[in-house]
Amino acid sequence: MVNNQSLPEYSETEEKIFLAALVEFATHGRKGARMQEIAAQAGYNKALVHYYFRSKERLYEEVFAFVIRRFIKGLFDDLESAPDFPAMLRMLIERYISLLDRTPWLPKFMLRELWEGAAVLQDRLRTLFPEGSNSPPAFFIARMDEAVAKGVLRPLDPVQTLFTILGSCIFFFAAFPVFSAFLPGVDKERPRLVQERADHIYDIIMNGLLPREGMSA
Amino acid sequence: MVNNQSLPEYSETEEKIFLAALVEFATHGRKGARMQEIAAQAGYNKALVHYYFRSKERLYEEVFAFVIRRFIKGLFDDLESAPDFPAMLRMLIERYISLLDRTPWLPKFMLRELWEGAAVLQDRLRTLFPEGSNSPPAFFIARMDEAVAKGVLRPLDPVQTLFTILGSCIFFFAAFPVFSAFLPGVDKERPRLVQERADHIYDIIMNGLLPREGMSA
DNA sequence: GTCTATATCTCGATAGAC
DNA sequence: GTCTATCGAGATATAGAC
Repeated sequence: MVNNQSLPEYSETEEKIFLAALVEFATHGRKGARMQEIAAQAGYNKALVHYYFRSKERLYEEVFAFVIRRFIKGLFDDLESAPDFPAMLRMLIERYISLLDRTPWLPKFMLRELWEGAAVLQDRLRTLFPEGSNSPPAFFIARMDEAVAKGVLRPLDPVQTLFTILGSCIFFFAAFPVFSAFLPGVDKERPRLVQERADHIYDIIMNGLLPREGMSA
Repeated sequence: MVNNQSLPEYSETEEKIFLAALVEFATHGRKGARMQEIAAQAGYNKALVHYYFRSKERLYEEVFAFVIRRFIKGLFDDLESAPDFPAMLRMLIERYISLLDRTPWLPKFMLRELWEGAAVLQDRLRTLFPEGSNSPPAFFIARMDEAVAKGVLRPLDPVQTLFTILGSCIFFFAAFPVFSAFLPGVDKERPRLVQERADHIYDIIMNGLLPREGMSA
């Protein structure tokens, strides 16, 4: 469920607690999470959780810091290596879908935190990328601007496009269950839909971006 | 902030409490919401909230019933009147963007409810649309299948496409604040981005769906 | 380090004055 | 109808034994 590499340097006990906390916070949110449940899932008792992490608030902070690193890294890391815009787009989409498929609690975590205390999240991100100019989204936008200038792409707004791409990836994983209610039977198709999701997004977006013959701009 | 028409028949006081509850539940979820905070935002005290709505659970139920009506109605209502697929797509996107812009708490509320008690939400939706076949998403899918069969559109999976469209609309409103952290200055551009959002989505999606000359299928 | 027992606090809910 | 005061459940946090 959770890939342990890149966890902070923890003892085995600490790690068990940390992972249990991750699941509990993702499921029930900052306030809704219960220390009792975290302790039980880790195989210990409440007192020990406090022994290692002091307070619920501190524990949450640690978990959140980890999630944010994972999120950022998984999302945009190493995008510079793509030779051109289409390759970068392909890479971005494939990574994101794969990340979300492996860690479906990620968007819940981020969105929840965002809604409950956007200011905190914003501060953290600003700390990670002090110069807005070198942030991963800024990199995507610069690359797309370039491609548009060369005429490789139609002149669409890169910021809008980035929202469209990320939304296409995330929403599927965040909202799939509602659709099961609307569309009986779609449940069984989930594995196929997940598997084909990256191809679909790349296909529709790339075709949406490419110029058409016989059209100006 | 909240468009009052179609609210239940409330006294002024009840309405203030109801609206404060709406925001509080959207921000902090069913469990995370605090009666104290609802009372304060409405300009009263906890006791009065209980006087009118009996319990937190009942209050939530009322708010939830309202939100679900608003959501369903606002999202897909009257889509049948569109003469062809492009018109339907345009209608769907414009409505959704407009709805989200006016009621930014809507996606928060729905997604939270989804995460915290998917079964309940699914039951309610199934009650509203007992025949899966006549649900609004099913209608969209049938229309798109038709357009694909006629060769008006490329043969893309309608379910995937629907996720892509809805994600493109929702994600912007759900996640905008994170981007302010990544992209300093984008805050000030929000009004323009919102205003152009529907055009952008229609443009990129429709271009992604239309066949290209000189390509088979 | 890990446990049991308990103190402290937060929050939903009610009682009762006005 | 609206308020203050308070009760009681349930959760966080700590004390102290082992």
